[in-house]
Amino acid sequence: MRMTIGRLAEITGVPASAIRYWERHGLLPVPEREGGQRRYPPGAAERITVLRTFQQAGLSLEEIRELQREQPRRQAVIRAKIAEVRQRMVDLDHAHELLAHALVCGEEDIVECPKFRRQMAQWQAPDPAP
Amino acid sequence: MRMTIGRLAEITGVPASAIRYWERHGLLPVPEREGGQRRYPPGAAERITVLRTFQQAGLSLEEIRELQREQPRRQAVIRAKIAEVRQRMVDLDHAHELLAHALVCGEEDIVECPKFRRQMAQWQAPDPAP
DNA sequence: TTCCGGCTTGAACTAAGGTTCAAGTCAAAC
DNA sequence: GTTTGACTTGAACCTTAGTTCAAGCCGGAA
Repeated sequence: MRMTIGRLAEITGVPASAIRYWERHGLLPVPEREGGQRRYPPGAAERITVLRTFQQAGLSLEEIRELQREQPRRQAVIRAKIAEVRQRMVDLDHAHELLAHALVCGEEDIVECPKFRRQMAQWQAPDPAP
Repeated sequence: MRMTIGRLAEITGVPASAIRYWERHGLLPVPEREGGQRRYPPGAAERITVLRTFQQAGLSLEEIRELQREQPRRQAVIRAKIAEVRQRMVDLDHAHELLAHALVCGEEDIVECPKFRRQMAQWQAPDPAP
């Protein structure tokens, strides 16, 4: 069941070169060897998939490495990451709204569209007076 | 009302060096000059803020430049971007769920947590049989 | 007139996240 | 016993998105 890096790359879709890179940079445990070659236990693929999920969400490798810290410090790191992820969701939502309008907007230059500008102004002002 | 690059940088929060970079790379129109110096019209700040919003949503400068294309081609580009943004939202949501669980998970190594693995498996399988 | 702050340029540098390459090892097949 | 295919390494290279730097120009104040 223990697989080579090539097989692992194949089933995860992450290139072998990237897997070695992640290992060198402390994101993956150093695997056992057979005749000099890396051999991965079952479950290695899932680990890689989890890392990739975090990465696709915009976390840097450094941030992902921080998530694998010792318990006490970890809580704080995770809480901070959750806040960042929420902010990214807001950013994405804004971009989505702009794009959705751009699709139906007749303006020659979409960035000049007055609706865009009003929207941006609203987002800029966090609390619109109580 | 026409402002210098320094003032523009100040009010948008985007460094002057980045504004010049964006201009060189075709994301911003070349502004007029006064005594060799760039002078920006009112509205330049909003344009920059729109670009930054797209960038914060994870669009590359190249992708943002594509959005400023001529009308016919633009529709297709925008539709593709919307699809990408939606996918990024899904990715973010996954990461958010993982992080939320990580906060309460007792596992020494969060990536080894069985709940994580079940979750990943579910996301991997798009349609869970009809 | 000289000095200063803010601007100008091109070129070099940085950082992240890899990829590519050359040269070599290993095991299994032929 | 040699060839093949997949692996190994370190080093060099790549892209994106800028930043930093040196050298110089310009307009206004002292």
